[in-house]
Amino acid sequence: MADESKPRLHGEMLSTSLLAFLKNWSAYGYQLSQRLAESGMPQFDSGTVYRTLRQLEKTGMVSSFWDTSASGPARRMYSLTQAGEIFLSGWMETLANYQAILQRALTGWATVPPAAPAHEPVDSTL
Amino acid sequence: MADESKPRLHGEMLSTSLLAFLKNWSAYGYQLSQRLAESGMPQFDSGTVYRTLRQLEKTGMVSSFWDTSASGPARRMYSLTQAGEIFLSGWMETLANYQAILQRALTGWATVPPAAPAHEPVDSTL
DNA sequence: GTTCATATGTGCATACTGCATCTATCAGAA
DNA sequence: TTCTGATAGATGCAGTATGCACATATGAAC
Repeated sequence: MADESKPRLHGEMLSTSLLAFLKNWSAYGYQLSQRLAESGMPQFDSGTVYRTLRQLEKTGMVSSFWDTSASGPARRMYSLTQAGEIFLSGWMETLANYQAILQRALTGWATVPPAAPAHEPVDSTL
Repeated sequence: MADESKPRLHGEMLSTSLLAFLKNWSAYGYQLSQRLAESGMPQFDSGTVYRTLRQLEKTGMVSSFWDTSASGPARRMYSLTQAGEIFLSGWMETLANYQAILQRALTGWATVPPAAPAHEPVDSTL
């Protein structure tokens, strides 16, 4: 919470967006970075994007190779792995659950909330 | 990404959940911590919950006072401030936008994505 | 040969977080 | 009375994450 007035999304949003982009689209960091900027999400630093991609590779969510086929600087092409796909679908569940909790809290019970939770936790992590 | 196999949600999810819980429900940390545990979200460390609440207070999203009226240890009672409410509604927009982007990426365009973003970024930060 | 867009990265200072641990109050059991 | 357990809040530490600034390199256009 360095600055309370400027947008800043946390890593999970960045990494899951990257994974989602890679679902039907092998791409390299620069493309993904641009895609993020166009997507209507608050900006991420491109250095953070590159580091996050390397991190995702380290944890097996994506794989990459150096692409020197095109002209210009070499690109590191990323693809989603099966582990990445599995993680991503788990994340979508977690997200839906999270959103449901927020909705329930905002519109629901007047003062003291009811007891039973609606969903089980989803085991999903970066 | 300390451990890739265990659940761990980032701070924005924690802080926004806390804010949402406080929307119609003034509560203290211990209650909120329990509420989180019952909510079906992956567990947060209670120390992190307490620290996050203090942080939210520092940024003006919640206010608190020591409640010594009940028996037992004193409690720090938290309430949502107007700034917190405003932030929260902004966050809901950001969240919807984020989810839309994921959905579009997962179900959408075959290889190369279209150009126009669907939403403007929402200025929302913790 | 200088400049610009492309493409990827690192160093630093700061911030966040899980784990372990600490303090303290009070109820009820032994 | 003392002991235990639930309640209530907090901190120190080590590891990790992140924004900012900056570095490096290729190739096209001028």
